[in-house]
Amino acid sequence: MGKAEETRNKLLEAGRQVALEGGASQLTLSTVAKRAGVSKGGILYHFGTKQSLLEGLVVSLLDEFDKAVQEELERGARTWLLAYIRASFPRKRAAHVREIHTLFAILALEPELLKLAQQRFTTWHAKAQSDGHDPIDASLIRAAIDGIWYNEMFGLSLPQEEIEGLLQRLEDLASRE
Amino acid sequence: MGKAEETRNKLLEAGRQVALEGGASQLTLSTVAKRAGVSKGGILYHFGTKQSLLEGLVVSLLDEFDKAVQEELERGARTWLLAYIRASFPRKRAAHVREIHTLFAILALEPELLKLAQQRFTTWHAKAQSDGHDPIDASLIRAAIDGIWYNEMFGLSLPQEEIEGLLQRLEDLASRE
DNA sequence: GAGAAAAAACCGTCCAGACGGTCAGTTTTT
DNA sequence: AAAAACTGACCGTCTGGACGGTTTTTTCTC
Repeated sequence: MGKAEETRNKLLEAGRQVALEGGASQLTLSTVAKRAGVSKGGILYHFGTKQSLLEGLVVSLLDEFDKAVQEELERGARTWLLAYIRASFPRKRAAHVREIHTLFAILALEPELLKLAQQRFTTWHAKAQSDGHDPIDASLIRAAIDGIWYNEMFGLSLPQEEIEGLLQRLEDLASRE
Repeated sequence: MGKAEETRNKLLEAGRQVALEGGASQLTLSTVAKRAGVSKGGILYHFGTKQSLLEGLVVSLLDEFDKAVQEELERGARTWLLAYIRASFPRKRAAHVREIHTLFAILALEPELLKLAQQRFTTWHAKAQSDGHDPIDASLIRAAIDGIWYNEMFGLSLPQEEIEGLLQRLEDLASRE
């Protein structure tokens, strides 16, 4: 990884942290730059505008999730939907919650970036549907996963055992042909 | 309704519109004031600070949803969970989607306001659980509803018929003892 | 109930600070 | 030595909020 790319990643990582901790209103060029240990000029060297930085953040977060689903498939998930469930709630929860909240802040800031997320969602929906499941089951499962996911973002974590039970139920639903 | 209260409501309504159309970054005192046809001094007379305005917005949105659930109960929903389902997806969809997106922008702007939402969520969860349903079913249903709800906020509306089917499935689940 | 006095509602200018972005220059890498 | 990566001072704009003044509403007095 070249030096430039390294800095770019450092900036994206800093952006996530700032969005997570301070919300959209803290997500400024100076704050992100300072957090990354880079000057404001530096941030604008890699991302010509603030919008471009936000776009970079959204894309990297979505890519990361896609990658996680792919890994679950390689790890043996029998269907895409099962992989989706598992990727959504990995063992180590912390990192994942972080991602959500970041996305949330960014999209609120720039509604135009919603388009980026919409494309992914549409793709995911299509994959869940063409997976051999009952279509309503598939929608139900994905909606439930998303609901838990979003709610955690709002800081509503159900008790761990309730979540476990719920995920088990979802896996069962997704496993029956 | 006195003149003062009328202005206050006009400001809240303007706040919703602005948040919906322009996202968090447009949600400034001047913009909201202008939209409401009020001066900046006027907005600060009713809400001493911007934070206070945002808080007013969050509370009014949450109250509105609570009221909708209550109305569904009075309209004959047999359990709280059923009322929750119906209140979440009323016949006229437009107004409802608007609410969500607004909340979203505000909470991203001020993470501290999440606490207000968290309290409601906790209450809702408790009501859904102590409703005579299987606990996992209840959680599953609520998670699914929330998922659809949030996803619509992101502009991912499933085809109308898919949503209908899904809601029917959820009502069936919620109806069996 | 007319009119004065007091209180409430609202206005719009002003300000210090922060914002996104430019740019001429410096350091680092190739 | 040239190109790429980065710096930090600077600029015009906009922000939340303060505040003195004005209008509207309510309350009081006769």
